[in-house]
Amino acid sequence: MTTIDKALTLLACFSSEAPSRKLTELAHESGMSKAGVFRYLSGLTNAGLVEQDPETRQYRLGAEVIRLAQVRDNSFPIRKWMRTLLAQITDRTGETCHAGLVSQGRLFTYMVNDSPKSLQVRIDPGINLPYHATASGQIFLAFASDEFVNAQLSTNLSAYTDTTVTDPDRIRDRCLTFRQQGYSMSEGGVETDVISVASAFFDAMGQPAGTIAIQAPAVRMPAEMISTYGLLLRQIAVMATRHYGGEVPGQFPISPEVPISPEVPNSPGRTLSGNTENEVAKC
Amino acid sequence: MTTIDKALTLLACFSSEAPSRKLTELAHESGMSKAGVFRYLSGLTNAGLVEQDPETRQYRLGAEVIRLAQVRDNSFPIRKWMRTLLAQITDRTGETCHAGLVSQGRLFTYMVNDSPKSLQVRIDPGINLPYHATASGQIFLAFASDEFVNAQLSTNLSAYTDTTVTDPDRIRDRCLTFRQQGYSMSEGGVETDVISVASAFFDAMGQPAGTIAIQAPAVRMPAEMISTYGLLLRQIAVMATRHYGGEVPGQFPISPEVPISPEVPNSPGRTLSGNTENEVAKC
DNA sequence: AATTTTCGTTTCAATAATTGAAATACTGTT
DNA sequence: AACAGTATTTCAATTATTGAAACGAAAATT
Repeated sequence: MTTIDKALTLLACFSSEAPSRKLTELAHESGMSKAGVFRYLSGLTNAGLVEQDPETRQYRLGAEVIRLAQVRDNSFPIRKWMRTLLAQITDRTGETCHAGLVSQGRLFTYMVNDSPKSLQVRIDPGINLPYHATASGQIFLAFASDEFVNAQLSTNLSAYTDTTVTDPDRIRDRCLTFRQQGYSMSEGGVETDVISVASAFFDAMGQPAGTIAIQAPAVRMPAEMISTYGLLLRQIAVMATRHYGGEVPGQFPISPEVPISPEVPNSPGRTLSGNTENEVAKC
Repeated sequence: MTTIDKALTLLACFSSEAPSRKLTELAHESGMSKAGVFRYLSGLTNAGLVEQDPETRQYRLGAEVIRLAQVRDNSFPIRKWMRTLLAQITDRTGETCHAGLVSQGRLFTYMVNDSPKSLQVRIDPGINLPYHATASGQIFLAFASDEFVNAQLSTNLSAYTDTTVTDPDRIRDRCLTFRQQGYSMSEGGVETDVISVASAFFDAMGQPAGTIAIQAPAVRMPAEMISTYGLLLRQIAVMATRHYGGEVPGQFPISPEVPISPEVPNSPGRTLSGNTENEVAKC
């Protein structure tokens, strides 16, 4: 393992769940010496990737990462078309939806589009989506390589609710079904009374690159709606794959004939709260 | 210079102007050996910060940078309040505005809010703002440290138009005025027939952290409007400093008594084009 | 179609950097 | 004032980094 690898390992320690970390904490988590971690963080700080809170002396990600993200987005503009796809989903379903992206083996919420309804599922961009407990994670596993699936399912699968499926074999079974369907479903995997439906989009090598999902209160999700939404997401995901410049794998069921979301009940019923700001800042 | 510094130097080579680079190019630009650059890029690729286009074999920033940016934004949420501030500016002036952020000595457009008018100035997020040729850059210099100013003004100051001020001494003079005013103005610095007005916000140490600017066609910017907009931006910038957790330096003229944007002519005149999507995706 | 040029990747021994334990400085607390 | 927890710095042993040159592959040119 090179010095660079070790230094950059530290970056992966920062997540939305733990956005600022103490040096000792990082040393312990990464299994490296305090002195080493200090030197690495200094290097990262020089590059602006990390900065230290002058008061608490805790380390957090620096401003350079947002510059880099803008650059990345200008050269590989996912944001642009994803916004449109998510808007379509919320328009047609009236529910909160999100796009997940995978990076370094971790799936995280990339973009969120809130439901206009007052009873809605709250989710923020940039948070981690556990593979075993979310619809997004499971549809991802359904199309991921065996070794990836094994790696994920051999970690500690925490039970977020008492309905979270934590048995690896059961998860494998579910993924098999999801692969045939082209979409997944999770009920109360992370939070009770929330049902989530998801599909996946793929990269140029046919590997899953990200997910698109709907999350709604369980009371608004009878069985027939789940399959309706699933088919919708499956189609939107195919569009996402195209935009991404990817290749839908053979196993993925494509059915272009199916009309997109035929007669979804519960017309959007938009709130007008968003209208005070009709300008959308680009960033 | 440590290995990490050298590796991370490469990240700074990626910009919106040159989002994907060839290895040899990077080696030449950074002055490092091809072999070294290759190894560094491999390390960065392992961490997901960089990825290689399988076809062109060119390197570009990877998906991990956008995850990191989301995390950064969750721990230090500039985006949230900046969106509101920019919206206020566009609401009151009807003009395109943007926020610039500094990272690693480079000022870049962080967020852009487009004018609803049909004749508008186009600017994208994530592009570099040259210090000598933009209103944002000059107000930044006006409050930056002497050594920073000297460093910037001793580089090659390219003339983007025939009205770009490239004489260091003249720029210093202008910055002096801008510091007293609390806002800057640039006419045709980067593009002809565009006038830009800007103010700056500050970090906890009273150092300039970023800028807030309006850009408009010169025909819509008579002299009195420039000062009106300047005062507006100055006030918005003070609010930005507060949100940022910063400290306005003593030299900065604060005048809370001045009514915000008293009677701006040209009522916004919003286009309705944005209304088809009234949901704003969070990202 | 053959040749040349360019570019990315690998190799290898000399070299210069990294390494972690321990000492020190710093901050806030009992 | 002593303590506890944390962030830095130091230093000699060690280990990884280094760049020139060779290699292979793909474009560009003839």
